[in-house]
Parts: sequence; C-alpha cells; structure tokens
Amino acid sequence: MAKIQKKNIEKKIYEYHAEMCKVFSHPTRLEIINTLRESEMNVTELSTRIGIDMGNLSQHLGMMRDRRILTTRKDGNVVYYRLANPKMLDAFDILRKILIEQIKKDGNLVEALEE
Amino acid sequence: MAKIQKKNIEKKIYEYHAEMCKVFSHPTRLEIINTLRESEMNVTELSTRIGIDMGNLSQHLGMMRDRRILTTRKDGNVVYYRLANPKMLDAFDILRKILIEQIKKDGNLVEALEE
DNA sequence: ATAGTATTTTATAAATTTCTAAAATACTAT
DNA sequence: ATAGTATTTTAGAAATTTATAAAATACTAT
Repeated sequence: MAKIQKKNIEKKIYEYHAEMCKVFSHPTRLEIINTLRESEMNVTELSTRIGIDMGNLSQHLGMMRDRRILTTRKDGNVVYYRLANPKMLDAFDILRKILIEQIKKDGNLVEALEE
Repeated sequence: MAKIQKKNIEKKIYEYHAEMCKVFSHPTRLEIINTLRESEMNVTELSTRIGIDMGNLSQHLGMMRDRRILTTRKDGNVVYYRLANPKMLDAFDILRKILIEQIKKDGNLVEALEE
C-alpha cells in the first residue's frame, strides 16, 4: 500500500478512536457506564438513579449507542441499555485509578482543572 | 460521612475523570500520546512528525500537561514532553483494540459516525 | 379508538472547544 | 545588547457540544 494511503488510514483511526473516547468525556456518560457495570437497566430507572431528565439522558444514550458503547433490548415499550463490551470497563478502571492516585499525590491537580 | 456529601464527592470524581478523558477525545492528542509511547520528544520534532503547527500543538500539549497526562523537562530552550504514566497506554490500547474489532465486525459503525 | 406510559426527537440558546494568526516569552550565542 | 531559535500565550472567529423544554413516536391496555 502506498505510504500516503497508509498515513491517511492511521489518521482516520485516530479520528474514530477520538470519536469513541468522546463518550468518556462527560461526567453523566461516565456515570451511565459505571451504573451499567453489572447489569442492564431501562431508561426510566437510569434517569432516577443518575438524577437527570429523560430527554437529556436519551440524547446521551443515543450517542453512546451510535458509537457502539451501549446496546439495547426492547421489551414492550421499555428499552433496556447495557454495555456493548465489558472490556471497556478495564479502560475505565485504569484511568479512574490513575486519577485517584494523582488526586492523592498531587493536590494541585484539582486547582489546575478548576482555574 | 453524610449520604449527600458522599454523593457529591462521587459526582466530583466523575467530573475529574471526564476532564481527564477529554485528553483522549481529539485525534491530534491521541497521536501525541501514541508518538510519545516509547520516548520523550521535543515540541519542534512533535510538530513535524504529526504535521501540525506549533501554536496549536502547544495548546494541546498545555492542556494535556494541566491534566497530568504529560510532563516536561527543559534543556536549554528545548522542552521535552513525555507520558506522565505509562499505564495510560493500557487504557489507550484496550479502547483502540475494541475499536478495531468493531470496525472489522460492523461496517456500519463508520457510517453511523459520519452522518 | 382512546388514554396512558416510556422513550426519542427536535429546535434553540448557552457554553465550550478548536483553529488561525499574531504577539510575547525564554533561552542561547555572538 | 542583539539576533536567532524554541516555545507559549493571546485574541477572536468558527465549529461543536450541551441543556432545556416542547413535541413526536412507540407501545400497552381498555
């Protein structure tokens, strides 16, 4: 394959990778992932658990489903969401652990992010 | 600790976690991380490798440093950047692997993201 | 068919992120 | 001090993301 073509494919992969990671870049969506850790849940219950109105929640769920982070199952008029791939929890946990260590070690982190 | 207090701390952690993940939500920043995989590199070389102008690159590097994803070392007037914690590469690789599998399995992913 | 519940979609305004280009800073060497 | 190189910062426009509120859809039960 030509060099220039290979380079473009790499760039494309970085774009899709970034697109996927956008899922993790919002606190509500992280809470959704963590809430679905062990089992599926329907939209109404997610809404009360997380404390967010259903319209907004549904938007978040929709974009997470577009990116294949969540999948759904429908029973009557209830929609159940669950994690598409439990391995993503490993990535979630690694980053959260790094974060917690940093907060313990480096009090300035909080300030750096709040300026 | 009071229940309401605990809830607020959890919410705060989701916020910092999301703040950290914003680093991964831009293709250029993912390429920076991948480029620094084995060794540090200075800004000028990063700039030519990635093909991005230095002003913009420096902005990305700055926000990554704020979030403690990168650290720096200065030698003369050359600034070397490196990964603050190599463990983050494990998270990077897990997600990239999930992504590659999805692209192989599910041709529609690309379309879903490009609409 | 009608009413009721669950979820999604839409429109729009507000907030945030990104890129660009220019200016400023930091350091080195003469 | 001056000039040159490396990096950072700034200001502003453009693009994207987010929240809110309302309307629309999908399904169930009567």
